[in-house]
Amino acid sequence: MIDPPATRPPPAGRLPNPTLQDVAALVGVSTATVSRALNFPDRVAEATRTRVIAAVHDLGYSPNFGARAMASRRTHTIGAIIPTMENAIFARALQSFQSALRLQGFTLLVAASSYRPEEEEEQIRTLVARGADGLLLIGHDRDERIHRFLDRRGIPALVCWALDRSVARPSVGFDNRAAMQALAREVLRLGHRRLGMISAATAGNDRAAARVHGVRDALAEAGLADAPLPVIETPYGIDNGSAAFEALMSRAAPPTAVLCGNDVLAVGALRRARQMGIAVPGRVSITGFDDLELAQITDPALTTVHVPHRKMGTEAALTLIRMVQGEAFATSVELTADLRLRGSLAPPPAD
Amino acid sequence: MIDPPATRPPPAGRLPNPTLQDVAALVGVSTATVSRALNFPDRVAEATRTRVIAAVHDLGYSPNFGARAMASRRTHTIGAIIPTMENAIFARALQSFQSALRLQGFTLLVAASSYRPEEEEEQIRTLVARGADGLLLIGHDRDERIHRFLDRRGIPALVCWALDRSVARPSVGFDNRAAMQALAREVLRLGHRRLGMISAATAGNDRAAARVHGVRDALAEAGLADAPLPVIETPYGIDNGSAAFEALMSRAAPPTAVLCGNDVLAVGALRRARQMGIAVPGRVSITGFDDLELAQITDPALTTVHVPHRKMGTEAALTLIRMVQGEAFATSVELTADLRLRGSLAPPPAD
DNA sequence: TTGGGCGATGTAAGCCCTTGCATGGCGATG
DNA sequence: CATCGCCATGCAAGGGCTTACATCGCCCAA
Repeated sequence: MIDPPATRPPPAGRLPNPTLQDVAALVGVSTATVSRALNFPDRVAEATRTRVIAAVHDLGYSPNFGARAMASRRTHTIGAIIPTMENAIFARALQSFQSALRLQGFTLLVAASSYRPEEEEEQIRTLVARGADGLLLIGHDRDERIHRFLDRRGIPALVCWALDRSVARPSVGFDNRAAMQALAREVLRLGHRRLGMISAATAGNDRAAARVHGVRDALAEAGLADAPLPVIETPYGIDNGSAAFEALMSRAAPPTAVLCGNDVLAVGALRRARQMGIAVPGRVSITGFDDLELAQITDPALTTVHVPHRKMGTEAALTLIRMVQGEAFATSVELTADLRLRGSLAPPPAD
Repeated sequence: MIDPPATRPPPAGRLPNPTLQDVAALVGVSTATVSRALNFPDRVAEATRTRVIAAVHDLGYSPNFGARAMASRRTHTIGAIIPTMENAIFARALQSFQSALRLQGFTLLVAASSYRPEEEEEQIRTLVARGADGLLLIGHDRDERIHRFLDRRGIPALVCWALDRSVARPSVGFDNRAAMQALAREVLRLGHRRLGMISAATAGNDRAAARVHGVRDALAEAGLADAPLPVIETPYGIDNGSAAFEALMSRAAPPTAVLCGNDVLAVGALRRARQMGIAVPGRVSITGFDDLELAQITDPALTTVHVPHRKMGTEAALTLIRMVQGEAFATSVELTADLRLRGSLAPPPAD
């Protein structure tokens, strides 16, 4: 994307920023020395360094980003494109991602794709044009062309939130499918046979798709491969969860356990169950995924899968920085997501 | 084409990004013309423009950000420093802020201060050094020096989330104090006389401080200026809300209404009330502030103050862009925050 | 005393764009 | 037919920083 420039005359009464030149002149050394004093302190005599630092402070100097980026071919900027910051899971991970980045002297450029592939692609191009040294992306589900584009530009990209062993690209995340399978296994173990699912849209969202698969895996494993598994796909949101739950329960043979693709949908389901006078977990069990705080304050508390969001953000930052710095081969990092069994899951009614 | 003496060997197997030069060479015009074709389409002959665009496409050219920033002295980048993305209110506003920014061709640089003034200051300097054209800050409570620094650099800063008529700086937000006063007034109207408050730390957080003031205002207005108002300050978090609630209720004359500085603290209070067997709103009323989704799923639903987070984000983006483009004088935008009366507030027990 | 080695510093060549000013060509006008 | 004006384009000067390479002292060893 090429945006139209707006020429602005230097506003009157405004000091030009001090430059390396100014610092050098004040100290009485060359710009090269100042630059070194700032970037490689130990390549400069101690006395010089001290004077440089004092001058920098006096002048309130800070390096010009554009010039620096141009000369060093590095921006120390990392771009992240997430579906939306409104979803707490991403906001939380992004927060720890940013903190970790900062500790290493990187800043964060963010963009949201609203779960739309074209928008994600556009954002990727924008961030690359902005000089991002590396990119954080969510999930593997995207056109191969994009990765080719990034490879050609030599820009490392790290996928987060998913860990698919069949994909060679480095990623930091957990196995959504296995985690959901573990949860579904527990549900089946308790005796449930009629399951239902409320999922986020699976198109372009491999995490959501993997979770649905996980449930199917568990069914197959229990010799129930042919059992019907009604799945309702719906956008993110409490109300959507409520509506989907009602739809599921209005079927001829309503499920005794409703597995939701995320906690927010589950909370919606829980609420509607209460409104409909359906006992949870007495008549129907409900489970979530993510383990937001939300999951602990509902009544009953929500059985869910705990995802280590913060850790994922931090790991992603460290891994991505390693990639950007070209250190060795980037290897994927697998985190574990474990079950949190709470009150919303119990054996099915005896009837 | 003759290779210029290569300073640094281009990393193996990686194409250097195409430059304006490359495009110009391919089309057979000067770089100036290409630049103009891209930035001021109508200052170039139609035929030329078409060829330039084709070449840009062929080469996959996108302008080098650093060079552009340096030559034009504008980055089309806006920085935002918020306390934390983990708090849904900020994440939500940030999301709409970013969307609005993008529509105008700006990208977002974000940083979090963790509610620490020194950290905020450091982040401000970092973002300025990164070339942010403008800054979004939360609240007015910061050292005057910082604004002087920004003014000197000619970088417009917009304050969000607060609207204090005694401060001249432009802001987009609502009157925290008046909003809380309105809520407290309602509480008093119902007959409550012993109030208690759970607040976020007020030091360096003018929103929190204003809300406490609002309650005092309401008391004074009702001729109860001398009534004791126990206020417990505690960090953000459900558990902290719970602990504070318990502390408040353990006092000699426990309050009949507990006003919380935000919904999350209120949810914690609500939960502890249930654990302690204290009926809400039967024995004690509890209120929040923000109106997160959370507020609607608790039982009873939470009476709170609705804050138009998304609208605030969008307005902030538009206002800030206007400021950056030097259009006229930046004026503050006042949004309204209104009461949402729900089940958690009722008259005090008759005893 | 002298040469070598080394650490500290200086020199200057880029990095890639934008933009004020100069140039050249062409049609309209006198 | 000569002038003028204007449009499209080219020229070239930065903009602030990094860094390869050159230089300069200075100390130590021979």
